[in-house]
Amino acid sequence: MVKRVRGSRTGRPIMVLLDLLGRRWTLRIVWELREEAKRFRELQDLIGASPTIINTRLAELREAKLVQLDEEAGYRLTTLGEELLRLLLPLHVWSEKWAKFI
Amino acid sequence: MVKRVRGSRTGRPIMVLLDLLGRRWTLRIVWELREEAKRFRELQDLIGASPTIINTRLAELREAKLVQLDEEAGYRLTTLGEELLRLLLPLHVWSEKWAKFI
DNA sequence: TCCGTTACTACAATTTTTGTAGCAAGAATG
DNA sequence: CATTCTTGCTACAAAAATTGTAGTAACGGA
Repeated sequence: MVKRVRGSRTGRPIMVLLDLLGRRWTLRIVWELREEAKRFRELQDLIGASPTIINTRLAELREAKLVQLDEEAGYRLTTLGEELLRLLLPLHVWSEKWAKFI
Repeated sequence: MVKRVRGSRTGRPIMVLLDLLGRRWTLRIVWELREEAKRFRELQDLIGASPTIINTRLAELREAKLVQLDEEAGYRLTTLGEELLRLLLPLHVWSEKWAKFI
């Protein structure tokens, strides 16, 4: 069953996803977890957002089964999270091209 | 030259992009423009956000050369915007799979 | 002239985010 | 066995972003 998420009135998965990823720092957190697990404070330092909001976003990402807390290593992407990341990776190369235009 | 964007202190294009797309309604606006141009009010009705913020986001997307205003047809994706959209389209299918897990 | 459509703006109320400080638990260190 | 460090995380007031409603200004057609 799909969770009702803020700003997503239809419940259509793509809308739920766009709403989730469209919250401040969410995409960035997924991005920072792209290679290895990161501790809460590492994320904080890398991202530079307040602990309050990082914690809120991590909770949302955990509920969305995209991120999990591994006591040994820290926060890491789940299998689903890695799948999503794989879809987002092409943004990296494209952003370099895009940057030439702006 | 890459614009300095809120929350993006490095200026690295991927960070600028993630910051831009990570603002509320931005991904959603790009998504709604995926097929045809839309009028300001159409976007407002589809999305359900305040005109203030829709206008702000449209201005940002226009400055980022991802969206343009075509007087005849309304707001539409630029060539760059279409490229970005093509990278985002796989999210649609994936979100359906993801929805089964949440 | 009046009405509809267009893209927007004004602005107070509400919600979100920030920045700083600190808590509580467990492990390591003296 | 007391202290310090690291861990994830919370409290809370200040600041910033967003909302909701109303309205503006320009243009076209009747």
